[in-house]
Amino acid sequence: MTLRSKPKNGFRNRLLNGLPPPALRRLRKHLKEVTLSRRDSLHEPGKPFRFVYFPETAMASLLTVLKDGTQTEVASIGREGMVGLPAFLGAKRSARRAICQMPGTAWRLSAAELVRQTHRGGPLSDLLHRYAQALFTQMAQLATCNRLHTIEQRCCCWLLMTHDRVEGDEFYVTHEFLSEMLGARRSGVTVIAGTLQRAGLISYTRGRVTILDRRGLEKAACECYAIVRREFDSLLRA
Amino acid sequence: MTLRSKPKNGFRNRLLNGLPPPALRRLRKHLKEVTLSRRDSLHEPGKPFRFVYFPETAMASLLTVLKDGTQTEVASIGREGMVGLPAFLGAKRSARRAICQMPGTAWRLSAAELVRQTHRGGPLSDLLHRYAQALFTQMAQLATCNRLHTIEQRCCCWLLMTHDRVEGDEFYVTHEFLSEMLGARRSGVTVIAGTLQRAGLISYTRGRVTILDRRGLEKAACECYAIVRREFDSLLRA
DNA sequence: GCTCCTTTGTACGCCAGCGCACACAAAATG
DNA sequence: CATTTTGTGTGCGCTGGCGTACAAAGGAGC
Repeated sequence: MTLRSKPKNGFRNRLLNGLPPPALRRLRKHLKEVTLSRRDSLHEPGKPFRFVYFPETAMASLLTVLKDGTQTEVASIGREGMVGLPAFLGAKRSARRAICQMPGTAWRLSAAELVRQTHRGGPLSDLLHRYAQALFTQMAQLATCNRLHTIEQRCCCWLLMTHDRVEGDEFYVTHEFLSEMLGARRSGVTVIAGTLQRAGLISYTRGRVTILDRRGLEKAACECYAIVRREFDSLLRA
Repeated sequence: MTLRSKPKNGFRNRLLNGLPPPALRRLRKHLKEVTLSRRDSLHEPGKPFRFVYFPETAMASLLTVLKDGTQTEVASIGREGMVGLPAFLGAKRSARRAICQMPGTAWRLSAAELVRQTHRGGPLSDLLHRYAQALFTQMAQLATCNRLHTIEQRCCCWLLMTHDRVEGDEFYVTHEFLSEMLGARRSGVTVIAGTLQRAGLISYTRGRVTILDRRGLEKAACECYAIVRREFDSLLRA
C-alpha cells in the first residue's frame, strides 16, 4: 500500500508516468526540472498562473488565505498530482496559494503550453480530469473532517498523507508549521505529538518526524484518510 | 448583485444558458425536464452515475457521508451549476451523495451523453471546466470555514448562498436540516436563528425563512461567502 | 565554551459548541 | 376534536481546543 510506483518513463510523477509515449514526447521538451525549497511560493491568490508543477520528490500544499493572514491547508499535492489544476480548467489567476511543503524536485511546465496541449482533449487531459476528481474528494473530505474530527485524528491523517508522498519514513516539519496547516494552535500540536510518541506511533524531535507504526497511525486517524486514499488509488490506477 | 440572469435560450440554468446555439441544439434533444422533491437522492456514494442535472429552480447539496451515517454539506448547487461534475471528469461512480435541497425543476441528461458531447472539448466542456474551478473554490473555502469560523458566521453564509439560488426572499428549511448541513447541533441552530431574528436580519418560523436584511446578513457572515461569490461571478460571467 | 535563536514542553483560565433532556406549540392525521 | 408528528425553545453540565505566557532544551555560529 503505497503511492510510489516504478518509473516507466523515467518520471516519478504519476501523471507524467501515466502518459502514453507519443503524448509524453509532445510534452517533454516543454518540461523543465526545477528544485523547490521549503516554503517556496508556487502560486499566489489573485496572481496569474505562469507555470504548473508536476512534483517528483517535492511536495506542495494548497492554502486558503484569509484577510487576517491566517492560512490553512485545503489539499496537499505530491507525485500523484499537479500543482495548478485551475490553469488547466481555464482559470487565468490562482484563487489560492500554493507553496512547497517538502523540498525536492518537480517538472515545471508553462501554463500556456498546458492549455495548448489539452485544449482538444487527449490522454493528458483525461489524466488531469481524473486527477481533478481525486482532488475534489480530497477537499470534500477535508471540509467534513475539519468540521467533525479532533485535532489528533486530523494530525494522524496529515502525517499519513505526507508519509505517502515522501521517500522513506522520515521527514521534516515543525509543530509550528503543522499547526498552521491544520488550522490549530502550535501548543495543541505539541501535546498531540507527545501523545503519539508515547503511544509509540512516531518519534518527533525538533522537526524530525519518523513514522514508527503506520498501522497504529491509521487506527488513530479518522476514516477520512482511508476514503481519500482509496479514491486516489482507484482513479489513478489506470 | 444576484446570480439570476435573464434567460437567453429559455434556460434559467446558467451553464445551459451560456451555451452558443449550435452546441445547445446538439444537447437539447437529450435534455429532459424533471421535477425534484426535497430530499430526493440524485447520486449515492459508490453508485454509478446515470444522470447529471442542471437545476432550474431546484437546488441541490453535495454531502459527504461518514460510516456512522453523519452527513455534512460540502457544496451546494443551484442554477449556476450542474450536479454530477465528476461524471464529466471521467468518474464512473459517485464519491459523494447529492440530494435535492429545495424542490423545483432541473434538466436531466444521461451521464453517457454528457461524456460523448464533451469528449473532444467544445463550449460545454469549457463551461464545465470553469464551473469545476468555481466548485473547487467553494469547497476549499468551506474546508477553511469549517475549521475557523463560528456556527453563526457559517449559518449566515449558508443562508446567503441559498438566497442567491432561490426565487424571492423566502424559502423552507428546518433547523434540523440546516444543522445537519452545517454539521452542528439542532439546538445550536435554534439559538442562532433566535439571535438573527432578534437582530432583524431574518424571520424564521417552522421552517419558513425570510431574508429581511441581506446587507446585515452579509456583515454577520464571514468573508468566505464573499470570496466564493466573487469567484463564481468572475468565472461564470462569460 | 558561550550566545542566540529556533523549537518544544507545559500550564492556566476561558468559552463555543457538544450531548442530552425536556417542555411546548403548531401542523398534520385520523 | 383528539392524537400524533414535526418543529422550536431552553437549560445544564462537560470538554476540546483556544489565547496566552513562560521556561527549558537542542542546534548553529562565534
